[in-house]
Amino acid sequence: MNIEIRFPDGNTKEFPQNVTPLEIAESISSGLARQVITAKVNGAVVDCNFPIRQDAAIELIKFDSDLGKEVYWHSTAHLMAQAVQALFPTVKVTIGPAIENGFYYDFDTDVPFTDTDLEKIEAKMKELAKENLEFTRKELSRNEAMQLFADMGETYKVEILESIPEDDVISIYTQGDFVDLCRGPHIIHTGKIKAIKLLKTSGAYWRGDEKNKMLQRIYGISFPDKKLLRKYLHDLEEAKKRDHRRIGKELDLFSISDAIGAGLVLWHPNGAMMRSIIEQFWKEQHYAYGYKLVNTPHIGKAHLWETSGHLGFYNESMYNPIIVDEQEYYLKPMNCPFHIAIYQSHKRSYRELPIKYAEMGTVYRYEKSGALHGLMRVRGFTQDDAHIICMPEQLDDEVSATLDFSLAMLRAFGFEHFQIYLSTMPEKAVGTPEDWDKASAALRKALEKAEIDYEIDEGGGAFYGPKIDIKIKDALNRSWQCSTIQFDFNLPTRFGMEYIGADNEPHQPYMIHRALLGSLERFFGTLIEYHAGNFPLWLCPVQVKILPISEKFEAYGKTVIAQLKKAGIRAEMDISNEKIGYKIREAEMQKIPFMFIVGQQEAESNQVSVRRHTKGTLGAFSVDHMIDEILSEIAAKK
RNA sequence: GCUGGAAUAGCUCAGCUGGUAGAGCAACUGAUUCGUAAUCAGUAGGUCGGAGGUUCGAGUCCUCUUUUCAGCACCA
Repeated sequence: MNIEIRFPDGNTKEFPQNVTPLEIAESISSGLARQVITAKVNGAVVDCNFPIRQDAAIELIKFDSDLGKEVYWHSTAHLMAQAVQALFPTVKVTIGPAIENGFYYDFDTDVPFTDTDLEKIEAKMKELAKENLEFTRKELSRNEAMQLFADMGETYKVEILESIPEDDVISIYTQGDFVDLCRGPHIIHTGKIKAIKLLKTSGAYWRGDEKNKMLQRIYGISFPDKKLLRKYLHDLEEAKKRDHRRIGKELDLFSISDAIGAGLVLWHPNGAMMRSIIEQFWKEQHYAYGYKLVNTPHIGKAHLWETSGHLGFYNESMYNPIIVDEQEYYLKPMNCPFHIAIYQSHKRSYRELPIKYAEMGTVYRYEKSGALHGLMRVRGFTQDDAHIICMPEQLDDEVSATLDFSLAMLRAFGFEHFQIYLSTMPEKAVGTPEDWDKASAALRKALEKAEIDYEIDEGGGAFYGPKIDIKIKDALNRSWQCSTIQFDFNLPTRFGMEYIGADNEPHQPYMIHRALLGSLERFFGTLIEYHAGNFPLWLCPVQVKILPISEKFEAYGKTVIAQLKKAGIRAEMDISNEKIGYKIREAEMQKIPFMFIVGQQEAESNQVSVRRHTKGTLGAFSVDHMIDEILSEIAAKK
């Protein structure tokens, strides 16, 4: 009996019943058969040797798709577990999923894996891969499975089994002598895994809970082609060159000194210049968007933080208090109570709302030592903070305007790719579920209106309200929170904020916290990695470097600098006793956008010989012409 | 905070199983005055992150500690 198989392009073809995706691939071409990893049959992902019983729509999946990679890497994780158990029989297996780039497997072992162990495991994996061990699926009853893994001493698998819902199908996959509880699907056999690299080991808590035992995790990656692995490793090396900590040092932008304290940033002149340009732009934009700038102190009395609830909720991440005149003062972890104090400095009319107070507020939070990371996670940082205090009926418009402002701000710095999250009510929260729904709806409406993709982070909101977060990835694909727009149910109540409405009665306003860049430190870090230090001209600390051919032309160089500076262009001259090639190399490595080479010819014709960073020589131009060019590029913020 | 690495000159790094610290670049000095990614020569620079300990002797071994890297957990 034949069945009809329908392909994604709409074509159909007859096959005998129980035909497998692999056989279908073979019927098309041997190349496809070699490449096929898994298949979707009527939308369900299955193994390649899955017998298709009736008419179905099929989609053959190769490594070049996300799904193909996932199955391929997940299978490699199984292979790794097999190798680990072959080498270390007492090690218990837990879970081993595919991740965005590769896979990991968590093992329970008393002796952590060393780098040498990793090499051995990798070698064993390659050996097992060559054996072309078939992945075979078997479905069995809960009790059978329990018995099987209990006999093997795989207690974690038993624990997982216990948490699988009643009516779920339980399946195991076997390759060689290795058995693993798994939903599947898998690749056809281990021989499909051609290139393997185990990348790193680390500790990881069982089920992601720090109260549980710490397991040993091994991360790895694999490819069906050695060339792909080489490319991956090369790209990884390239990405490391974009590391903001490395570029920060190379371009003399910032440092973090052991002598001063972990997580406390020193902005060097180059970095501080960029920061000042960012701040200036930020201020202009905020005035344009109807914000009022405020400034507030770095410390405040304990009572303030008791009222705000920070001492209750975040006590462990606040710095210890300073005692002044027998009063406790805390370094501020947030700016909100101060902004509220400004709001409450006199009675407010509904006619004043919305009020938007903005401040580059430097805050201090005691981050756990293991969390610190360059500029991305620090203990003292400046938030580009603002609080919007509005009437309930203004909420939708304000959230929407803030989201637009946020995206515009990030785009102004060249960012195009964001991950956007809407975080909803967590377990520990203030406010009623109805309030949460209402506020979440306002946030959602703004996202829909802006027509941008976002994900829901279920239960990821702050205790005081739902929020929209915009994250940016660093060079190594790690996400860092940038903008955040947070609704607050907590503070207006706690501080008893009010305004007098048109009805001449007091009402409680709504409050939104928002930061667009997030923290200046972190934003700077992502900016460095995003541009790999090749900043847009308007942000460059030094826009033009004058390179005299020899000391004899320094006098002419000075006249050029004077003209540039008069036009507001940041220019410096290299007066080192070096040859022009050396000066160019220095300027190139400093990633300075414009190099003006000046010698005999230029001095005589009142020109400069222009070289552009990474682009090379552009030719000789008059200084006036170059000033026009540079100013228009700066104005365009490109 | 947890697991596992690491810390040697301003920077990047070498220093075998314990025998008293080295290179390149940078800096400084001198020569050179040069045409698009490194001119030559010389000089100086380190209580080997810190504190204990073992040892005749510690950069090297042990303990504690600080910082840092990767990941986990956390992230108002």
